Amino acid sequence: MDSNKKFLNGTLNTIVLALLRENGKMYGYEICQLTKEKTDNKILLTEGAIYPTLHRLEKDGLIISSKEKVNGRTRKYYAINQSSLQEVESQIDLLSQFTGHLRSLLNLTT
Amino acid sequence: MDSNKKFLNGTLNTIVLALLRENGKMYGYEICQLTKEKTDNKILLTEGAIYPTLHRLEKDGLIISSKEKVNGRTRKYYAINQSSLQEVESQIDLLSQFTGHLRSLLNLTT
DNA sequence: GCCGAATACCTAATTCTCTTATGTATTATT
DNA sequence: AATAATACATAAGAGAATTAGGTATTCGGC
Repeated sequence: MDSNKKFLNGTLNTIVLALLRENGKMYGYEICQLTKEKTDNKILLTEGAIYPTLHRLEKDGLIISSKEKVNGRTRKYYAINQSSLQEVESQIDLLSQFTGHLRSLLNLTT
Repeated sequence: MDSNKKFLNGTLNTIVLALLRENGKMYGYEICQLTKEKTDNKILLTEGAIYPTLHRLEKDGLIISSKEKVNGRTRKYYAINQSSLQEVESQIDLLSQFTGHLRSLLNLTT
């Protein structure tokens, strides 16, 4: 059914980077919701995956966090670390190439 | 560089199934070589990954093996288990959908 | 006013796949 | 004769996601 889960491994890092680059800044919960909506419930990011990923990317210096209180709830926003922008672009490009190669290797058209 | 490695996780199963479905029967080493050629050295399958994968798929009943001696070397050919064909098609279809969703989510065009 | 759903964060134990490193054996190339 | 290529295999370790749990606030229905 929603077994897209098993394909996610390895790509989550780059999904997050790509969404942040496109949307400026986002918080964890928002990333999950947006992904869910944009893929028609097909790619479901779990909180147990997204938060460790965000922490990892921040530790690696690729993104930067800032807390904001909105409607009494604390949101932790993340944005691309501009000094790592090149590295980020490069990683996104690699994923793009990978999916391209994969689709041609497997003659996928969908 | 060839960091496509980190994207492979989870998709290897399905890559193997798709190649076997398309090519009738193949052996492990051949799958590695073909993948390397078809992706211009971008997707490199290692033997430590491919052989356990083939064993797993056979254990799960999705593929069937048969040994052949060619030029003094033993090849272990694998082919899709026809009674599992539907399951195999379904898995390939899922990967196809996943990469499609991924590319649209990330606005990938390459 | 209460209660469940939604929002929003977090972490730990376990599972699973891949990497890295080895090992064996035969044939082709230089 | 030595090295590369072919062809299989497995084991230890790393790393990421799943599963499952926890906290806390706000919104919506009744």
